[in-house]
Amino acid sequence: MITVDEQTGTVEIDSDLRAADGRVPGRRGLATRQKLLSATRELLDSVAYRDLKVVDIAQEAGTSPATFYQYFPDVESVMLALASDLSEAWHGDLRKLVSNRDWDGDPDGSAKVVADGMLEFWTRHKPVLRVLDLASMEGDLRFRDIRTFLLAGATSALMDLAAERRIPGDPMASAGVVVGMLAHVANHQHGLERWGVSHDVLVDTIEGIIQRTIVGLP
Amino acid sequence: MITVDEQTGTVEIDSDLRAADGRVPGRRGLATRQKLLSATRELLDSVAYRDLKVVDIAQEAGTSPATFYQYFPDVESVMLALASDLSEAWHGDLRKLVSNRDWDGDPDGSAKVVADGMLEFWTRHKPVLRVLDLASMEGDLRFRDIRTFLLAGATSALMDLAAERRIPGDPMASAGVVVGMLAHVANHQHGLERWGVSHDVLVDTIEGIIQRTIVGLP
DNA sequence: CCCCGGACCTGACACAGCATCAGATACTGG
DNA sequence: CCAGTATCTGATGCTGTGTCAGGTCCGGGG
Repeated sequence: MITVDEQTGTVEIDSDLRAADGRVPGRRGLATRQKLLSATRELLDSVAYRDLKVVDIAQEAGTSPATFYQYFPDVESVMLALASDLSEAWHGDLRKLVSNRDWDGDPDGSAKVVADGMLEFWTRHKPVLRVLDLASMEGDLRFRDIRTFLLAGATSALMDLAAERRIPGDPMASAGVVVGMLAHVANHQHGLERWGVSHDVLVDTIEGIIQRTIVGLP
Repeated sequence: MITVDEQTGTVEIDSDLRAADGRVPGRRGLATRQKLLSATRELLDSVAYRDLKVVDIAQEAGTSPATFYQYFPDVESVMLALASDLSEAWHGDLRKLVSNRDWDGDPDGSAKVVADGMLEFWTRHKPVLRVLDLASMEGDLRFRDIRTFLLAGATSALMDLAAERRIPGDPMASAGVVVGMLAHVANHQHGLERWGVSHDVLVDTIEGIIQRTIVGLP
């Protein structure tokens, strides 16, 4: 669980899990919890979030609904855990995807790697990320904070880059819009492909926008 | 209901509504149907899509669940109708937002009007649009077609513009990415505002991206 | 080895929301 | 005013939710 302190901006990670009855789960308990998480992720590939039922998750995990409630109060909480895990696991990598690049020597290549990497990340974790997005849009602060944390690394790295390079306009806004664009494009790739836009052309287009918005023209 | 013929690309609009028992609804029937649609839109402002129940919609509309099922088979179908209505109502206006502009005389102003107009549109209809987006991402073809139709006007207008102005890169990809960016930014405006990006700065940033991606630098 | 206590699981149950239908009610044209 | 049709809803069976008491599993001490 990730908690963000509104005042200080501190991000706290509370991994001190409890089962429904208050006890701390042991090895076996953690394993079933994990099975429930995996089952949920699995099901989300094929069933709409709205139709995701506790019964189905339990069955997919090879256990009973009652057991489900030992580890999560409802389906939404499983999503929260999945999103939170994803966020913790990738926050740093997404930052590095942007900052570990040679932006002066090879801006073209760097922009392309970022475009490709982000698309790849989003595509791989699409089922969880689209729920994270929906819940954020719906105003759920827990999901919104997780989303912010996930993107904070990449966004601030892009912001620093834009600021460094004295790009006209607000660096934060530019970085935020670019990250959002990447997220959106990844989610709706199929739609664009239907209009005859191939993956490669898409990456090139995004690369260009990153170039002009963050890096600046040569 | 909007149907898209995969072969010809034709879009057919079937407004020949039927109640559950097959009869064609009269004035009063259409009014209750409309009340159900409005109630759903209303509720969606405050409750998550996942938690939207038939009982609540019926109550909000001042009628009974049984009546609900006279007009819609389930909640998803109400969303389909709402999205479809929105799409029909705005498809043309969104196109005009882009094409009825003086891109040669006042590219700055035009880009700003487009950025502002799109943001305004998305913000006003956010509850319906975010469900439309989710369902599209989840692969539901009915929603995907509606989304495509809604954006087709604006996208193709932007594409024509990019092609006309001989912008390097694929015009379709550029237009698609720009429209996607607008949608995403509108949906996550709150998040950006939380990072200290005001509405005006956001519009300026988007304006810049439209300029550089579609219109070309002077 | 076995057996005991805590960790873990589940069958049973009460209740909420879904979906259907037969019958009641409300319009409308004549 | 009445007949006939359009519209609405109470009653009902069914699916999924959430809780609890009691059963099963397992590792460590005797």
